Amino acid sequence: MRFPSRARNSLKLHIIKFIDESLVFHYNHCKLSSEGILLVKTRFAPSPTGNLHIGGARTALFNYLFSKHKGGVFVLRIEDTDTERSKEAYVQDILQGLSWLGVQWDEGPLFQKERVDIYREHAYRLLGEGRAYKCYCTAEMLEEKRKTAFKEGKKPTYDRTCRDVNVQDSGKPYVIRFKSPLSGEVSFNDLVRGTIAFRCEELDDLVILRSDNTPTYNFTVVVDDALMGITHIIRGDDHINNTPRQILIYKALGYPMPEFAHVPLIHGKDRARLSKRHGATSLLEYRNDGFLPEALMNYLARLGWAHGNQEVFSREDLIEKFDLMNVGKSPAIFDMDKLMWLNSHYIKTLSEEDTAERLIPFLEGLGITICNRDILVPIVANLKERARTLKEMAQMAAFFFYDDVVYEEAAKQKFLTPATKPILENFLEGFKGLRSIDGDEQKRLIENIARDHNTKLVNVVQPIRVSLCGRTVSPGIFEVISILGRENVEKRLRRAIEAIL
RNA sequence: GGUCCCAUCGUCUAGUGGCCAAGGACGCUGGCCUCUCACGCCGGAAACACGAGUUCGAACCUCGUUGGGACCA
Repeated sequence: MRFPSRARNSLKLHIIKFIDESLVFHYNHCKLSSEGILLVKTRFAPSPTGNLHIGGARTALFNYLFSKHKGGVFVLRIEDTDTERSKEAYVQDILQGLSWLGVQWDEGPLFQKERVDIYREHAYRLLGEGRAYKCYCTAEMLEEKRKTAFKEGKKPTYDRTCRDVNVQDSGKPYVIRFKSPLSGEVSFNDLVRGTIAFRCEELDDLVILRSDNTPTYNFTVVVDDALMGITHIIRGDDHINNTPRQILIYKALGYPMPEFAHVPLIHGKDRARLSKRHGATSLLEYRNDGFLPEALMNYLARLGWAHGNQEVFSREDLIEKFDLMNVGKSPAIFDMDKLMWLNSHYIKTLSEEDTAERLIPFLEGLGITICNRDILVPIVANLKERARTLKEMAQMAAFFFYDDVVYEEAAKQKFLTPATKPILENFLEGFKGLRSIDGDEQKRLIENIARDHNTKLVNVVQPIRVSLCGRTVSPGIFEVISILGRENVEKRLRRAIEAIL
């Protein structure tokens, strides 16, 4: 990324004030505001070893909202160094899921696989500076050590055998281990939890480069976050325990420390972290189930975050109001009912034209070919108060498009009977004579028939409803008649009358 | 097992020492509306995990207990 030289100069001034000069190069590719102040930069860094699920999506959303709230930059980085488990299909799922949700990244997607040389360079730099060392312990030796430690009731951490011995490089395979301080304390100020401290004794010398020359997780994150100029690391609290090691690596590398914010994980009904067991499936399944991205974003944002008593937030609202200060500390349980409610709310609120447009793929998914697009908007107008998802709406709307209505068995048994036949016949007859099928005329007709048969309105309406819709549940009968149109109504009524034995 | 984190209605949460005999929302539930189903409207049940301490006063601060979770192994 390029910046005007003036901005770059003011950046240097700014940086030099706080950090030593050797770091200036590091920020040359970072984004600055017009005052030369370092802009907030956040990232979402999923590994493509599974689909993007609710939990990941929320972490991404928080990062996105925070950076946008601060006028900053949001980066998407794919952590695909685990070549065994990473799959291209998952990458696609993540990208599509975020795009659908409306979480737009400014930079990326960046792939770690393409950056392995950088991690190696950094590992060897630490080695050269004496901040890391080669360890020749074999897997068997480590296993042995672990066992004896376990027997002696000690913690099964690496015993630092190779830390201070100067082994002649014999061409044997080795890993590079980070030299962790032997005593002291690492603490950081978590933006959602406050100060968190770890004793260094708890931290062992972690491997940063494996014997096959591949870097390890805790190392690559730090290198990437530092080089990409990430200022705020917002991630799940399952990473809290990794943070002290990463802080140590930042320090050893001489890179400026970002802020950390650990947000609680989303749990399933059993109060355990969301996983495959919970059907922690792809976000795209919510799309396929007829949820609106607006609703899901709104719901996800409110899971673990609140702004007073407000429940409904547009994206703009969220960007304006989101802050880490108001993120809760305890894990939230995913509640489908509330998502449903929000979704139905958005279906009611969205413009009918917009919803109609979004409904089309769901109708097509039911095998319906839409010949007459003009009836889509009126259909939506009548269904938007009844359907909670687009999928439901399509199912409710299907009968409008079928020439041959399929009667639900129970509905037919109850309402298409010899007893209701005269009612239907009367209605058909009267209906044919109607000057207009809109407005009050049809209502008057139905009321008259009810009076003639000395019965309640409902007893006239339900047989008609089943004749036209095939079931006992539908939008208002007058609306159904209007949408169907004269010809269809008559056709369906005749067919229903014939169906009565 | 070790380390770390967390704790307000069933669920999401408001609450940052007096405005809280705890508010909102989803869900549940009683009623109204009504051509079915919904929507909408009005009402209801429902929570500060427990125990000490600090304080004139604690959901809010401190400590402990219990419970849950995460990470590492």
